[in-house]
Amino acid sequence: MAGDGWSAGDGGSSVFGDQAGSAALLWGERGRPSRGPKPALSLERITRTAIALADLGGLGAVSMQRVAGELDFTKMSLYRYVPGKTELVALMIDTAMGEPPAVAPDAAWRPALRTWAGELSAVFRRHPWLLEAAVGPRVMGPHELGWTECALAALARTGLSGSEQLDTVVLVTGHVRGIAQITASMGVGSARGTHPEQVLSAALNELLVGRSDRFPALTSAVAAGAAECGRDQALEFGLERILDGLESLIARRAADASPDTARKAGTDGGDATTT
Amino acid sequence: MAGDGWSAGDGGSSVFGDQAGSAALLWGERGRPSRGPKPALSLERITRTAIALADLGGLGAVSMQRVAGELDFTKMSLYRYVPGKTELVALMIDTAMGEPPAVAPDAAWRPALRTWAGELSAVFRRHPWLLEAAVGPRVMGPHELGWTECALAALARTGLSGSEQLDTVVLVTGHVRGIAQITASMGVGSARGTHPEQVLSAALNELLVGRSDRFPALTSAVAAGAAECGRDQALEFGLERILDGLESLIARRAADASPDTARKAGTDGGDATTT
DNA sequence: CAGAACAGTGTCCATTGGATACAGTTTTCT
DNA sequence: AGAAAACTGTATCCAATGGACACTGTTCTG
Repeated sequence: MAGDGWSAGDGGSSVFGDQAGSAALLWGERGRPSRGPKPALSLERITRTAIALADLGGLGAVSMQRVAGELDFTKMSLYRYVPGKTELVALMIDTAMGEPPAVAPDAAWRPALRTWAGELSAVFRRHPWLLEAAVGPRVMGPHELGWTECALAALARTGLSGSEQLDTVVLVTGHVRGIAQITASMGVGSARGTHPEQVLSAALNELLVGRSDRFPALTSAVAAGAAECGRDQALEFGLERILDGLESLIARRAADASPDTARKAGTDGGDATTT
Repeated sequence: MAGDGWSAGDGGSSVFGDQAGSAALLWGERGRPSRGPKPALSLERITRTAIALADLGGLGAVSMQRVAGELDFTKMSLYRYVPGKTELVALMIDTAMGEPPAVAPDAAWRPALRTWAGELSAVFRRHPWLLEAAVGPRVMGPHELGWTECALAALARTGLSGSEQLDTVVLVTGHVRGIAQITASMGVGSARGTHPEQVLSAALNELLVGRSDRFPALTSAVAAGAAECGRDQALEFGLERILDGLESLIARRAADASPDTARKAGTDGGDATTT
């Protein structure tokens, strides 16, 4: 009854209703009980194997049988370490995220946030299955929370309010994810290996041929943009726009706070947003 | 052999390798052959039923058996209309997206893009399963392409290049998706019904209790931001930042093109981005 | 040393997406 | 009219999935 080892320690009045198992695995102490035979497997080994499988064949290639087979064990033996596949995926996510990048505490917020976004993008490029795995309601693990912490630390001295800082992290994350989404979409298919944006243009062109009257703006945009396209151009473009918008807001805030030092925080204190 | 009805009409030299079936279903003419009994089902009915199931119980609640059972048919009868579940999901996506919002051709780009983002957000709120369904490589349907077209039309006269316009659409879409992601994450769980951001704060607080030394920036940001938080505040905040950044770029472009009319396109021609 | 706590396995089950073969219906061709 | 072809819906079968449960064997503690 109470010895399943997965239930949370407290009485259960947690906001994580069904996901207490994930929370316990992600955050709990995993002290091995000192009775019975030593486990031949480990959570780390299982998780790493599952991640390796997902890196190769996507999240669909991760099944209990395959993970167990890769380790020369039976499927059910995994359930001694993990209460279910959902929890295994949660572990995979947090392990694959890895340690957040170290930021110098005195670094300026803009380059810090830029490298943060770049590192996050690299993580998504290394583990494209994170895009399909980290959707829907789930419990954040220590690494995932660490990434958020890292970005918030960069924004601590910007004058933004707490919720604005959180919203900023959400904004940048959403952009990086969106780009990773498209990049992953182009990494498969018949034209694997060519420049990704060319594949996108090719796919769009194939759809647009004979339909340019229905999609005139798309047609002209694709035609005009097909010439110059680099790999991470979309990521850079969006990121610069976001950072520009943030800088404008931060400068405005600084100007409101102390008008005499308005030109110090940002390069420009203009009222760029006359909504 | 050649009469399966799902293969593309042409020889098959398409960039959609495995997804020719989706492309044919999404874009092809679905003229009914005039031999044999009339179909008792229709693609539209199947798709609508599947969407209704997904709206209620998520994408996981959509199985061929359930859809067929809902229609009082056998599972295999659906395969007369849809080559596989992948294609059914593709149809669900494009149907759920619906018609893009109509924009006046002479509307200013900023309000147009803002309402576009709001409508997109509403779609994601109506069909949260779109977030998990529309990941990974897939074929865009006419409605999805129509949404892109709609946004590009708003950006046509901004002076942005074709790829910049496309990158802008990707940027805004990524933000809206990111917000919808978080909103959907909070729509479930034990505290369903309360204000979503309060649930997020509660979950974060539960994780942060006793660990504020490990996540100082997060702790203070959550503490400072817990007071004032509205429903769509995160969406609005990020959107305004993006639009600010875009406005800055557009104004700079206009200034470069014709310095005398610099103050016309944007409110400010300052060099806000000294990368 | 005896029993409790533990690890790994074998077996079973419901459900999933899908292939295939078949019976019944409707239209077209001879 | 009659026959063959094309089409619809169904029944049956299959591999793979996540997971429950009972079981054997191992190891540490009282």
